[in-house]
Amino acid sequence: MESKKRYTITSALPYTNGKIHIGHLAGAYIPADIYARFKRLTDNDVAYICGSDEHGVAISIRAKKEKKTPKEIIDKYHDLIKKSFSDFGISFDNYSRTSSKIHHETASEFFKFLENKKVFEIKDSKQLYDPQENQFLADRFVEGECPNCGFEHAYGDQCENCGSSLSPEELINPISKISGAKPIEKETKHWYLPLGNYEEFLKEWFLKGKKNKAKTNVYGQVKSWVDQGLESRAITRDLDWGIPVPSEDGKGKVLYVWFDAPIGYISSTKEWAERENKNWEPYWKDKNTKLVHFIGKDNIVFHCIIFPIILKAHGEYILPENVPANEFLNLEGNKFSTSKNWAIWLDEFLVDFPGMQDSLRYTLTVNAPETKDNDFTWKDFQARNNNELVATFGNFINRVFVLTHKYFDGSVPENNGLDDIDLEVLKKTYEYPKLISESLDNFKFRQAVSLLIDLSRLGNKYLADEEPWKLYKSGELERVKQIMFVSLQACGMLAILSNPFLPNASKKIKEIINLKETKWTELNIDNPILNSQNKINKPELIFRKIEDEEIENQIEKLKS
RNA sequence: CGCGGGAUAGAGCAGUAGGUAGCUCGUCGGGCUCAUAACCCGAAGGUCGCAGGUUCGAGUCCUGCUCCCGCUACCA
Repeated sequence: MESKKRYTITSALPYTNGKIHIGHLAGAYIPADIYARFKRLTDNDVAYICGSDEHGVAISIRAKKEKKTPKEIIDKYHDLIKKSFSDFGISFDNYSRTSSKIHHETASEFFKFLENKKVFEIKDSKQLYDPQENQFLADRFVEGECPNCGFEHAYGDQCENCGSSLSPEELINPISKISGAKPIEKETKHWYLPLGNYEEFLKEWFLKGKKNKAKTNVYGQVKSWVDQGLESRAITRDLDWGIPVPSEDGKGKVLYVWFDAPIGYISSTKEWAERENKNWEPYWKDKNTKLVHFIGKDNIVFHCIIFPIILKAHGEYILPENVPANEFLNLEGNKFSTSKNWAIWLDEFLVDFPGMQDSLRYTLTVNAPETKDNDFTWKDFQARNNNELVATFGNFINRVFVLTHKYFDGSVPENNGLDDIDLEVLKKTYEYPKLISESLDNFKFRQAVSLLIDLSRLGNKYLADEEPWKLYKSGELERVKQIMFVSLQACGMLAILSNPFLPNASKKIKEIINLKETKWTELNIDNPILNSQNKINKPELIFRKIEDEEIENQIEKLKS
């Protein structure tokens, strides 16, 4: 076993202008939570960090539309999102928000530090401006006729009809999507991060250093960006909602949301450390700390190029060890869509399936979009739950507990030596912590969770092969003791190993068998998980079956 | 347009360094009856997106092409 290490684990900061649906959960939160739990259980020092991303033009526009203040919008969604994560057992050590004081301070200081180091370029440019709303317009908030194909609703950056990329000035008869007014050109000043200066750094650190570590989708994306050459990127915006640019000339400007958001990981860590009376710095500055970002594929560029450059430019910070980005999850063959309400919202799921968080966690893990986009279907959810969690995993545990009660009144039987077959099963059982650890260390979550189910298959087969119920009837009690002893160890192992994936089930099983939280590193085949000290309580079911009718209702609900 | 990812039995996925195609579910047949009618065994089912090429041999390497997805939107 490796010695204790420090991990800073992050999940993408959710944007607070909407609720959380299962696509979000599958992409960046469940894998990160599994990883964080796993690292804690293997005796590491873990800070699992996240928070709400509450700035940006989308929120200020939404607020305007709903005639609310941005603060009202973010407060509403921050609370909803935070509760959803907590309901699903996402075990953040800290969940902060970018509107917090500590984040504003951290981001401002970061900016000032980089400005003093003369990292930024400051340039004047002309941008489209909405005279009615008195604000500058992001490319996508300008609409007009495409100069190439004549399509009337082309965006400022691209025509969706012919696919050509545009700049806002090219549009014929442009209008502001916010007010409908005709935009005018206006001069403005912005700070730029000169990404091009860091190409050599990226080649060395990422393209060379992460070649065998990064997932192919991540590596390919970064390589393609670097190969094409990197251009300076504006990191300030003319907006009134966000972190004010801490500079003389920065009046009326805020930090670009993508500059401030990743720094949110740092400020959230600070907030946590303050509360826990710890020093936050080793989590971000100690070379031995492993920083791992969990994100969806849309964020690859920010986490593998822009944020590392910001950290590198600063100089004192460590760089991500890995960024295991997931692809996207679709729902019943179509993309998630907020406006079409094509989504499964976490709060609504819990109303319809109370207490069944683990079933969803399981399905989203075993069917995670690890290498390509995947599809979530209600039928698959039902099948996974019924076949794998209920019939295989839950059933194995239940039959062992029931037999233990029937034959030994709930106590773990003593045995005088084990047969070869028993030893073989026991040995295999104790191989699972290593197998699952290896999968998780390689970010293969689907494989890891499948191994867990495999262990219960092993147990089911063992029972079917040995048939203790027959032996009991024919009076071979010593043999029955051996079989039940081994089966119970397998149950204990399932309880311990299921923690990262199925935290509620794990807890429930541990309660039944009176087992305390056990570190994976403490497991030892010569020191059984369960012995005659462990009384098995009256068994209760860990998972319940999902009926066809419930699934039909959900599909109906989705389509309405 | 360009760049990146994907395309393997009815469905969902594995296939490590090129060497007789695997897993789960579903289907069919059998066994068991401790168990949430659950569990276990066996069988059927694939020209590995298409077309070329390298090789004694390619799902695995090379070239070209097709389709899906992202880089670009209320979105992960």
